[in-house]
Amino acid sequence: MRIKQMSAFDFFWNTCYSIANGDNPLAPFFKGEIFKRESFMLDIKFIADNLESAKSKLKDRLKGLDSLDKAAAFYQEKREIQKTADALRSQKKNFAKEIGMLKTKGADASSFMKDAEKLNTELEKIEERERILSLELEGILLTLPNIPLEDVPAGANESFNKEIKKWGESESFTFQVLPHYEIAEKLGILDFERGVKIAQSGFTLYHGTGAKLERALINFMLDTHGENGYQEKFVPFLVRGESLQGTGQLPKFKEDLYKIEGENLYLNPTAEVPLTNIYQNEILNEKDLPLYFTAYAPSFRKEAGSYGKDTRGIIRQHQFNKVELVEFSKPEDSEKEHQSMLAEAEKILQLLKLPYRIVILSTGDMGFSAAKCYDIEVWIPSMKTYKEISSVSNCMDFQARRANIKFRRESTGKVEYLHTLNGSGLAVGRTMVAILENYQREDGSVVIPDVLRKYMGNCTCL
RNA sequence: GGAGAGAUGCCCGAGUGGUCGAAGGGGGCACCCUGCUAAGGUGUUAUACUCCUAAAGAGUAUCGAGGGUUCGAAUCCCUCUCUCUCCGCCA
Repeated sequence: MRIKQMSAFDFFWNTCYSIANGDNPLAPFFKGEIFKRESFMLDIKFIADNLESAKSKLKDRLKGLDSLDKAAAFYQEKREIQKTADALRSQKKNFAKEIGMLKTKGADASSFMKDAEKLNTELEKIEERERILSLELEGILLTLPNIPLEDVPAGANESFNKEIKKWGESESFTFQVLPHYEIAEKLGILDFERGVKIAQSGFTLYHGTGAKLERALINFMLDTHGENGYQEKFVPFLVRGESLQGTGQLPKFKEDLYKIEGENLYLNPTAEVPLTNIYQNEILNEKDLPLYFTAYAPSFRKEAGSYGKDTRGIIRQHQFNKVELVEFSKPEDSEKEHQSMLAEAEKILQLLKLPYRIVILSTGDMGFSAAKCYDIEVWIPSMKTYKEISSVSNCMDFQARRANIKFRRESTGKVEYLHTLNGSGLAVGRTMVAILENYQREDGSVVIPDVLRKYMGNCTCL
């Protein structure tokens, strides 16, 4: 069901509010694009009513907690202002009606018109303040990360993450294991030099069976999720700013995004963005929930700030393939659904027989939009460590608020924000790394996992 | 890229300065009528914010968006965005 195209659908907040740039009191909040949206991100009512608890919940996720105080203060003032402004507007309407009636009768309305003018000058001042308060408030709220769920381990960084599960045995190799990039170069399937020549470092050219393996993995993942009830989608790879704001990448993480010059379009950093924004500004029927979607999309990230990390090989690339899982669920089901989405992502690794573990991320290590997040980490023999291959998040109503996605509950007839979940199922490039390394043999060949063979023309090894 | 048309509520569609949150129709919902069905009748039918303990209710805003003119704008002016059609180009 398509609802009316809302303001939010179309425009730059900052062009709408053409306050002169120079002396704009809101300058601090206008560094990035902010798109107008009727609703707020975190529930400002909740923050205002539970200021101290909100602060303690966000303390590992936010540098300056005073932004919460500010937001609460702006909100209080905004409410006061709105009361006065509404009263004045009401009066203004009455004047106009009165004048209209008098004029149609041909009577004199000049004294009313004077009163109305006087009222207007007063109202203008108040409305200016009202507008500033809304902007300031929205500016802050857009930069606040989601509030973690109770059972998320508290802590400022990844050292507080907790391993909750281990699956599979890593093979005990009787020879010197090679890192994936050496295996791949020997096999002639990954070409780093030419990737750089064509594009830049962080982009890799795949040859022959390597290219085919990548495609096999994508098809295998999509088919598996499809069989398990996830509807397959094929999505636009360019997304508009509003969509990125909806899922939480904007306005805060602009520097990690590739933007099309002169356009309000970005290369999508994850298929979560197009998938979740399918229902941007819509109200769904309760009976349609939950909805399970899966899509393949290349993901583009500048990886600003991660220079020097994982520089060799294809662990960290500016362009990588990913099969994504996204779900829209009723609020009361999202925690349960989170578990099953995690299981869905695990299934891929189990079918590929790749050893992995699951960690629950601490409050400080979670992504911006997540209220709770599990990372699945696959065993990388050459690094003798587990490496993230999937991140499965419950965003609760955080993205739904930002993207304005609701459903109508049948029992009450009321609209509510729904919950969104997303997970990688899985990162394809890293899956390739895991296969190359875990399935490598002493002679430099690589065994193809059983489940992939039918996608590879029944080849058994690379 | 060139030319043109358009954007109104769940859908269609009227409305060119005055009591319009918006006629009319369709659809949905509720009730009535009918032996059942069909037909018919009556009513209802958005979202957000604020006030209110809650319910009920009230106020305000919203006719693509922003700005302007005016006592008063869906209606007039400016800017922007989006959609559609034709031509050109192109997988």
